[in-house]
Amino acid sequence: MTTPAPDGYDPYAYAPFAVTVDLAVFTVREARLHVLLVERGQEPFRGRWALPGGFLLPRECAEDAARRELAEETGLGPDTVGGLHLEQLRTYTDPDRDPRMRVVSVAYAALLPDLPEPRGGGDAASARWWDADGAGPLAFDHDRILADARDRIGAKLEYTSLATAFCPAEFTLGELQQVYETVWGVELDRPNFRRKVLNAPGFVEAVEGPPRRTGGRGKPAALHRAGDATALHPPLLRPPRTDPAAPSSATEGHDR
Amino acid sequence: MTTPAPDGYDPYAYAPFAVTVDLAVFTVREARLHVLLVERGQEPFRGRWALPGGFLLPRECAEDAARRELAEETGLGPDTVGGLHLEQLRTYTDPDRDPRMRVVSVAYAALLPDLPEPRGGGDAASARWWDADGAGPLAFDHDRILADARDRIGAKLEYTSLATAFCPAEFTLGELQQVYETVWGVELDRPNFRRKVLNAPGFVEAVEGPPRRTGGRGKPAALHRAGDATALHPPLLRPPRTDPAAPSSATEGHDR
DNA sequence: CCAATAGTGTCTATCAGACAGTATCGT
DNA sequence: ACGATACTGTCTGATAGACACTATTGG
Repeated sequence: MTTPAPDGYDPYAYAPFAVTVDLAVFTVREARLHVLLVERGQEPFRGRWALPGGFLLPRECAEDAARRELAEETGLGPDTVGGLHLEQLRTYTDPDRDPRMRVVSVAYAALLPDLPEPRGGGDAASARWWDADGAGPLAFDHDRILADARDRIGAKLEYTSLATAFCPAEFTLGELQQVYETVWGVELDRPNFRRKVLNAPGFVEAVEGPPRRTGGRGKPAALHRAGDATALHPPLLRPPRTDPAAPSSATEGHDR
Repeated sequence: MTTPAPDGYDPYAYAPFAVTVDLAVFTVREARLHVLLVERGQEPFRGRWALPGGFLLPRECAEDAARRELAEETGLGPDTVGGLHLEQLRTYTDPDRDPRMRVVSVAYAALLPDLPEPRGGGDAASARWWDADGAGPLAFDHDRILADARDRIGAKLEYTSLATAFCPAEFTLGELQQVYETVWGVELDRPNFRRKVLNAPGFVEAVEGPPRRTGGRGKPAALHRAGDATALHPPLLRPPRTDPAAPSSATEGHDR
């Protein structure tokens, strides 16, 4: 047994690793789930698309690194990036996940309201929103990270108020429902959705001013903002898939 | 911005980190949640108790390292350790979490049926089960890791079949209920618990042979084993805390 | 007018909690 | 017999899905 003991190690007894963050940044755009990707300019995987990410600085925690990288890739201001929902997903440690060296990557998921295309100086030059279903094979193990991220987001919509992170500060219940329908890939009954959302304390609160906003033609909708609850009681359970062709898969063949 | 670019880095452009795993190993023993701790023999935190853990080997993924460390700390055979439930919790990256050097730690939770005290050669000499409520201040940020682990385990009991990992291969529904009651700190109605467990497809399956086992006096219970489901449909929701000392529902006087 | 979206009300099958009652063990 | 634990059945209030209906906008 040659493991360095947890106690009393010296700085040369451990194997050094590089540590990075990888970001699965999602938005809902035109009723489709989109993910932010960057095109790789170097080998390996030159020309392939990848999740944005980068190295931790010597005295930086992973979440700070994630926010910094996100700001660099999207061109968003630090105010926007500082306030958004960032959730640690899991850490990928396969020794061969990067062919060049030993890299351990902490994956984060971020949820944004629909935004204009990333305008970018610098790193952001090659950043683009992709339909999450159409994102081809990605570099490294990023297909797996992306799939894990989608699973996690879908699950968290059930029992947290996470969905509001996809919406602007003020939103209609129709927009919120659109988020659920898009992420879950199902259609929901509007009256029932409305009832469940309003019955979950602290999920949303009505915006007082009677100003309303229209999404085109039709009756304008009342505006809401996110409440202060993070957990949903009762949860908003995903309807059981009536889809007959789903053997409850590992890799979800999603298309439409 | 002076971040090394994600592409085209050379081996000297990144900061090296040490990477460890930390393990929150739980069991249910005498209706109390217990956690496995080891006593530290060196500074810092000499004499304090800590979660077991250790460094990743140069070509080892985190989960393998977790199993290896667990085997070393508990003296369990590789067969036992190889099959048990190990769940990655999250990764802790605060630059100051270890006063000596930069250490990033991937935390795992493991669930064991009640076992004899860890007998140990080597590292396991100082390992002990502690009541999870009575575990004093731990070394490093392990109090936080332990708290996060308890939260996660409690939440996962609701919508996964995780609870069976606390039970031996064959168990009674009373033992399973005991797991829920202990982790959640509540009492459950037995008939209703039974109905919900049996109604969740794949959660448990009855053991055919009519052999039964007794926990003392009283009617012997039918044995079950874990089914093949990992997710629970419908979930086994935790009863709302009737605890009057709850800060309660935010700001909402909630009706409609 | 019609199409489209927002919002309300209601009916009903199902489900969760509560709990009474029965069965089978050790002492 | 008795206490203790396992198991079954039932009653009732709450809930979720389905869906009919009204309201308010643009064209």
